Amino acid sequence: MTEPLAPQYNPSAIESPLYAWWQERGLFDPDASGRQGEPYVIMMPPPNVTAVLHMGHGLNNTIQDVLIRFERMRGRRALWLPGTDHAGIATQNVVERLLAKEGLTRFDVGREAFVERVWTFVRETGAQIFEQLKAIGSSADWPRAYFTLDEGLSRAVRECFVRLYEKGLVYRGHYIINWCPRCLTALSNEEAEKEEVPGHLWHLRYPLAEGKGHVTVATTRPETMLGDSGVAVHPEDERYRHLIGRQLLLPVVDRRIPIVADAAVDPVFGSGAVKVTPAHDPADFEIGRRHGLKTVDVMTPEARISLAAPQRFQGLDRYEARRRVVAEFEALGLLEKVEDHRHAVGHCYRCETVIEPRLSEQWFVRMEPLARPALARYRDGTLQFVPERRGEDYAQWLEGIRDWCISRQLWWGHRIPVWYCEAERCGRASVSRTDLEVCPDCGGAVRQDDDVLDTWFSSWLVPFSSLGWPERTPDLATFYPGHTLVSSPDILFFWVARMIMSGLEFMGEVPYRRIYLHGVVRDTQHRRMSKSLGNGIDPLEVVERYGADALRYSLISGLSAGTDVILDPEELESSFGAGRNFANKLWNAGRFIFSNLDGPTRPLAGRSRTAVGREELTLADRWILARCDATVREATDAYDRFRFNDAAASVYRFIWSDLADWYIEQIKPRLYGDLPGGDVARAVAVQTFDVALRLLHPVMPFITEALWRRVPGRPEDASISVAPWPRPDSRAEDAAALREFGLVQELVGAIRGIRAEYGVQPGQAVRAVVSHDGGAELAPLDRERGTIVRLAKVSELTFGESSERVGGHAVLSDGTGVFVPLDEAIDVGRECSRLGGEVERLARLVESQERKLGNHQFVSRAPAEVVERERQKLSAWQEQSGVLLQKREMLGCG
RNA sequence: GGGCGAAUAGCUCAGCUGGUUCAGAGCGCCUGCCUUACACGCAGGAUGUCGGGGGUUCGAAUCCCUCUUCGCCCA
Repeated sequence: MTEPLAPQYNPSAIESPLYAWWQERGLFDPDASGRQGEPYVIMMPPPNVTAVLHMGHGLNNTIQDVLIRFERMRGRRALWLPGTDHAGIATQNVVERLLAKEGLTRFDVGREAFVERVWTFVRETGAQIFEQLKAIGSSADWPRAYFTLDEGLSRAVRECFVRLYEKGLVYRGHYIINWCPRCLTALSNEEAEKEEVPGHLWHLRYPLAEGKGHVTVATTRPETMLGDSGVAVHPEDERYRHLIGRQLLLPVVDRRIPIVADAAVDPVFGSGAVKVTPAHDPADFEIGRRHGLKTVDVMTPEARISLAAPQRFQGLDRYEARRRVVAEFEALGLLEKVEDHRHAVGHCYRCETVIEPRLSEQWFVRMEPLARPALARYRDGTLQFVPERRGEDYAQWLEGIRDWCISRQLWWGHRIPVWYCEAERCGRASVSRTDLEVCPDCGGAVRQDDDVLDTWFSSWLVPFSSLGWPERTPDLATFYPGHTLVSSPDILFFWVARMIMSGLEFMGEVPYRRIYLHGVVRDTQHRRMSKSLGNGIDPLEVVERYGADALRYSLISGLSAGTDVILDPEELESSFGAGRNFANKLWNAGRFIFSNLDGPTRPLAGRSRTAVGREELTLADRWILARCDATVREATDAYDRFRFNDAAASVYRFIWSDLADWYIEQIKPRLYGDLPGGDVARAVAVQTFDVALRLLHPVMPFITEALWRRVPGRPEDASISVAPWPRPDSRAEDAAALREFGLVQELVGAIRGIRAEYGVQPGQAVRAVVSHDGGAELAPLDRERGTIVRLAKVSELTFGESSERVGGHAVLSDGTGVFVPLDEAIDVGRECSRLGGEVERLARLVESQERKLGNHQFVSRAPAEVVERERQKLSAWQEQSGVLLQKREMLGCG
């Protein structure tokens, strides 16, 4: 690694060899035994086993990697545990689509062959996302990676099911669940995503069975009337009180149904009377149960009309049935009116098909007992959400928790560990940790439940199942509980909250305390990036074109806690160019520094005889060391507080503005031997560059490693990824250096400004005269005259008054005057108006400041140091203004 | 219907406990430069009624109320 560096940083040449080197060395694979520091654990949200990396993964994993690298460098035994999720519905869908290309369905091939087929698919294509995560630099512990269908994790699922069953927290029941007619399975409430859609409210008249009159009901799903078995009104509703107990004749179906009174009815909605369809609506189911109404299931699993409906509707799709029902009501003169109506409709979170509420027998988890402690750990401050407000979402969900439907009518997943006795007399259901061959009661043949468990029923266990639970492994002892969870808010309920519940239930402790919920990656129209919209950005394409570090930098710097990240898929350059430019800048700063070294540099501290003494440091050295120290503090604090964009900005500013723009420029004469002290400059440059690399490493791991390893004297096997995190150094703090070098910068800027204003050619040197009434602050400027002369292209820098008058004038913040004689080039009128503008600006400041300080309320009420600061501001402005007025006079401005 | 968030330069966004980061950064734009680390660069520059209105305060981009627009979550 000693060959000369290319003038342009080429990430693709460097990234994958470095990653391979990290992996060979096992730098990301902590030991459960041993005593290398306090553990720090992050559980990676397991991507679907068939997933392909998208920007959401990119963002999520970059954040985790930043954290894990930061803590690893701080000496923690950092475990970032990756895994893949078998993702029941999603994976099954993928393989079913493959089958469909061969004209087959899963039913054609049969369960066993189908599952084998999925396994083959998963083995072939699965976990490719791990390779993609490596490409973006993720420093996860790959040897420990798990798959939720691994034997150990499957055992954990069974253990969990059995334990909850034994506690009475798992039960089987006949309820209305969310049914996806396309996936042909039950879903949990969370998996039925509510989406507001425009619809209609149909007002239908149901005539009384005896006598005249009718009751009007309003519905958004008229087709369900085929399954109506009653109409309910509020018991207090005067409009209907006299009708309670009477019968209606359900039109179209010609079924007699009763009018019942139920307090659940909202008298204000619609007509105040609701049709009751117990087999197709959860609220109606409850009403029906309270009043003993029949359940008439009029739909097939595919959401077609079933044999329970009149023959002419049978087999119709639900929406066709809806049209027909409405048409018949209209024909009968029983359609009172149709209103536009927006309402939230559940959609399958995997295929977006509209959910059909359906009555069926499923397995459930009783959640309230699990939710209570999970809520308590939030209320007592154990759990800390970033951003904080997300905690309230968590709490609200737990407070309104509903039971969790965990059975899925799928073939891909953990089969429910329940065996039903086939003997007629017995029929017992046995829940077991081990597979059963015979009924434990009667010895009869048993049949395992056909269904599998919700995928989240395995992923809610991963904080401990991935570490070996229910075995008591060393990993489990060392790495549970973990520390931080990084996730997107859309799986807060699915996964994050449930992990907390399971952690408390099975391990007695929350799996992590800090929960960082980041935003969503969107396009410039603020639309979520998605394959179907075609507005996605492929992270690997970005890696290829800009480098992984540029991708990561862009994501991190565009991120503030909990807000979405907007990227432009049309203009990759505008999103990622800045990251690439920064990497290139860093590369070239390193290239410059290294090319000017001839070996290891002198240490800056310590007892070595070669150590650089304090007295050897120039103002610029002290300044950059002070800036470096300030950056260490800022960046460390920002990482600590999950303010990654601030951390990145802080290091960016230090590297680009301080180190590259000023310090490197300042030390050139020393490096080139034109001035003594080259060894000190080299030592300071290397030291501050080294610190900057380490501070940046969590965000840009590749380039920082590549450069850090080239520092002369570095052991061949040293890696920045385990280098110690920079510590604040109180000896480097130096307010005087910051102020004095700041003046040097201001002076250079002032002269450059005048040059640009009057179009002085870049090659043309100018004279400059600097004056200050007191004279005290001129000393540092004098000492840095070489710097000023070089950076502002000055031929002659003098201090004092000038006999000349015509030229460019400026004043520094401390009142130091600057004069650049430019007799030929200058336009006196223009200079007068330029200075006039400045004078006016200062006059406005002075005026408002005088008003502020003239206000007794301010002076007496504001803290003394604020008042003092304001006084100083005033006098500085007054002084600047005075200097400028003088200059105008000298120029003879009107 | 209930809850939450956002609105600051052309774009994407910082601005944390009201006062020295107070009006900022990056990108874009304009001018001039191939100045021996970097043109993915250097130097200089322009751009804002801090969404509208009201209030609290000596002082508001920042706190409170209200309205408007957009987004998210829950029923």
